[in-house]
Amino acid sequence: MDENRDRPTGQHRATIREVALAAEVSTGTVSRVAAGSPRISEATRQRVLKAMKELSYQPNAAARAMRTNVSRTVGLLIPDLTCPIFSRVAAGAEPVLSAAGYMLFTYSSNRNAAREIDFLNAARQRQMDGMIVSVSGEGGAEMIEGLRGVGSPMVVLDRELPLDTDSVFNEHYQAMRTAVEHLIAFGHRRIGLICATEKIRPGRERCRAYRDAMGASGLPLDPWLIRATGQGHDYGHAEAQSLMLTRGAPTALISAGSDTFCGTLRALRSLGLSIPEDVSLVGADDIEIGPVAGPAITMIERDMFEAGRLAARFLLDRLEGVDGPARRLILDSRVVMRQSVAAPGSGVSGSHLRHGTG
Amino acid sequence: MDENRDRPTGQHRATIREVALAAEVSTGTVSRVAAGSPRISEATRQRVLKAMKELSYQPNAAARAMRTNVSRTVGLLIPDLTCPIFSRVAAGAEPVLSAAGYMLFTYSSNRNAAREIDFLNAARQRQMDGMIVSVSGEGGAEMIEGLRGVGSPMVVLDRELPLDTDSVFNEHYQAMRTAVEHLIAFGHRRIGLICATEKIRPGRERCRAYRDAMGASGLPLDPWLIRATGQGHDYGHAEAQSLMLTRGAPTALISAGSDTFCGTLRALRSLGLSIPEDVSLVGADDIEIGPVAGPAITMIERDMFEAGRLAARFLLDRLEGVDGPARRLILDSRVVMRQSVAAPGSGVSGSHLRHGTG
DNA sequence: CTGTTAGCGCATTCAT
DNA sequence: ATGAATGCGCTAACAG
Repeated sequence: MDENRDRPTGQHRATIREVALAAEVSTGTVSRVAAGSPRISEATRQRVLKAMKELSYQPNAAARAMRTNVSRTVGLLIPDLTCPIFSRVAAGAEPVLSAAGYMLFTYSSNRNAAREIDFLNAARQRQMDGMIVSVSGEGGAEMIEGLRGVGSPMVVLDRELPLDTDSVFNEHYQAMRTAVEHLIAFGHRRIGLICATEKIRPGRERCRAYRDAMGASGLPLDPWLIRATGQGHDYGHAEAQSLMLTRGAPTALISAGSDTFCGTLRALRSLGLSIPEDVSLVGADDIEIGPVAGPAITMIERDMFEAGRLAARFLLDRLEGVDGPARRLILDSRVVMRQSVAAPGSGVSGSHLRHGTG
Repeated sequence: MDENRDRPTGQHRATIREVALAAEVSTGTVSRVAAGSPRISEATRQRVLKAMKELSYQPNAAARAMRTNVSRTVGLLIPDLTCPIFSRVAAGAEPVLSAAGYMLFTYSSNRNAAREIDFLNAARQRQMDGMIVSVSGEGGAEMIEGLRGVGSPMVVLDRELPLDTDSVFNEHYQAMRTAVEHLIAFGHRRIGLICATEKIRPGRERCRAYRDAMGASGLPLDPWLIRATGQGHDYGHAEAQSLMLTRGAPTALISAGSDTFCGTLRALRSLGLSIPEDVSLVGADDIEIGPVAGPAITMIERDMFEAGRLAARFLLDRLEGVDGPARRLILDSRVVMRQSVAAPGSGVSGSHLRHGTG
């Protein structure tokens, strides 16, 4: 129980040279032992190991990275850590990478393009061996340039970018068509859509599916009902409010995007609208909320843990030298039916007041 | 030509020497320009800047870190990225650190002590300048040793550890007392508690508050009603089921811990118990779910963004050389009343069937 | 103001 | 099987 605490902060870190000195060998030998080289006699190996332990030697990663150009580190860039969709990607990727001896460091840009570029530069500067990237936008020459400059293997998540990298996509089109057609089957003709901007793949796919589904059923397209400009809780709240507080309000709403959906749900509640009597609702992504909301919400769901796992596997392949053209993988989504969809007009017609015994 | 060395997919990265050559200056001058030194003539500065841009020069962080022992990097260790409580810490800390020129890298251990130690070692090896640490347990000599070994400033979140570091705590005791007393005021005498193990501060504080509140009201303590052994969705689900599926079932439940609460909520719903008629419920932490659940749930809430911000500020102080004894700060919690608490026995007595029109 | 020089800690090649 | 020597790219101390 001897506590060698010479200094309150900044204890001395043993270098390879000190270990060599203590073990009475050369630094080269220590290095070989640390690397697990077989060309070392058992005797000296033990001696070195002992010295390392006594000095609690930890190789300096910076020096090693500089010498070898390898850091056994992978970076994950996501727009928003607090959004379940993205945190699940991290949680899915981490065990895969960890098992292969890589540390995964996650960076959240808070949807700030400048910070995304900062991160890409930092990753390059810190010689991260690989990257999993979920950028918030698809535009921006500087962004593309930054991504091109990364120089190490990279996997892109659910974005269409002019890059020659492996990608993992989510299926959005079929799921959204199913959702819209489901509502139409219940008799809805005016369906509001709240989702991300068409400037990024998820928004683009979802809007396209919405339009196709409406068209296929011969229903008119009212552009006023399509809200595809933003994301987040407040966005979902504001758009839902705007849609529902009007004469021509839709009888059903699809709010796609995890925080967006949550905002929409709160807006409907605070307006005193009951689901599905006053308005039917289909949500997306926030799988924790769907089943416990009042009532349970029909949702478009996707397995983002799996997306993270697959992205990590793609990356590991490249890290281990697998060559070949860029791979693209599309991960399925599904619609989980619950109690938030019903025929239109089952509530007190023309009124936004909650009905029933409440 | 060993231009590309061992880099897997490496494009060539310009070094400071190449920039010096192109700008016809010495490497020292380039270094000074990069560092923004004022002792440089405008002419050469421009020349160097131009060369840097043309070669798209990015300083090698590993080399720089090795030379200076500074990486302008901060590590955040959390038990589980997908848990809103922790991801909010990251989201709160990041802007503060970012504004001060530090990059925040988040590592999620998935509540695995071995990975936590791995991270601490990695952080040390990679010369992270500081750490914000939320370890899953409070025990473990190896863990403590690992934390002691981090030689750089550190802020600990809501854990009592035998360390001399700044800490940010959450207030749990008062909030829990308020919650219990609230239930007692409604007439509840058998109140179930589901929370984290008493081996860590949050569980310890909450259990203590529960016992004190019950005792202060002269109510008997039934140890069977206290479930303090785990955490997570499944744990909250299982314990709620176990508690409610018995003759002596409690009339009210407090489920503290974000995923835990969510599991409890699902369990109650799947049992067909209606809240608050069959059982009153107080949740915690998952502020997204509380207001939109059916019915809206009374919750113990705390601002983890603020915890992250404060931890980051503490750390920045130390990074900027502020000296002095370890600081401890306790962040308030509050109980937000909603519709999930009522007098006991307002449901169909002796039955677990949902009542009402559904 | 700017060039020169000397390492930082490590992995590696070339000797032995 | 092991030691000696050589930079990796960069910053900082010291000269001019």
